[in-house]
Amino acid sequence: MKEMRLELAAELLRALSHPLRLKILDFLRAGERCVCEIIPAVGAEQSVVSKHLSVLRQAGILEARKDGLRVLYRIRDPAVLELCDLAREIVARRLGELAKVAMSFQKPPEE
Amino acid sequence: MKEMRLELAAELLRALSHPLRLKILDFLRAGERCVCEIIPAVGAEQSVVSKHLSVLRQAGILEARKDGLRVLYRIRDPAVLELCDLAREIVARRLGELAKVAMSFQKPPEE
DNA sequence: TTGTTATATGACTATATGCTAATATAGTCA
DNA sequence: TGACTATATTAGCATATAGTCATATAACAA
Repeated sequence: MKEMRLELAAELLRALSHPLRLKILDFLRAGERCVCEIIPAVGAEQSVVSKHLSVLRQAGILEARKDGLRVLYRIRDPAVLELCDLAREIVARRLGELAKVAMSFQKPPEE
Repeated sequence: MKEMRLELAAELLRALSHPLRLKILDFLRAGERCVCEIIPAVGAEQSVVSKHLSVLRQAGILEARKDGLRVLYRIRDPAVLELCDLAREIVARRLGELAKVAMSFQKPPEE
């Protein structure tokens, strides 16, 4: 059903809608990384990172693999990175427009 | 700052992460529409639709314009539609893979 | 076995979300 | 003005989320 697809798409977006999770995904852009690398890279508490990784894994965005004591995570579908990038482009463009408006107040257009 | 951008991107994604909101955006794909058209199109309570519209407006995704008694909404940046479409492609691909796996259980590959 | 390290999980608290039902606002018409 | 219509807002409730801190698990080493 179509409703089902919308639900799933919404869940995917929900899983992506946290700055730390976006940061984690950005770090994993370069490939598989272990939790002990992710923690310093994103600068958050171990339990916090672990929980966000679990959210991303349950959403099917990340895949985990054990290697001895470590756990390595990787992005399952690179298209989610496109999605993140698109979100960032949108807000960047928005900020650009905002800056233009702000400038026009600073130095009003002569006319 | 970069942190700020991540926050904003996360907020954007958060605003998109609800099936009804995705449905509203899909309906607005065709252009500006009034609330009285959106309500039957998405099949939800008036107050519910109004609240979701308010979420989308506050997130800067929609813009509202009054016309007499009616309020017309439109999508500010069409790129958000690309974003929604990408999310749906991702889940569609995922469902496709799942179906393949399910099939392989039904009729295991001879080998 | 004991100790140590890496990661995950659980209890708790605070805050946010979403729904329903009722009410408020604002524009229009008679 | 008063009645009517379209939309927004509010209150109340249930549930979800995110953070902190403590503890559990699992793999390894001695």
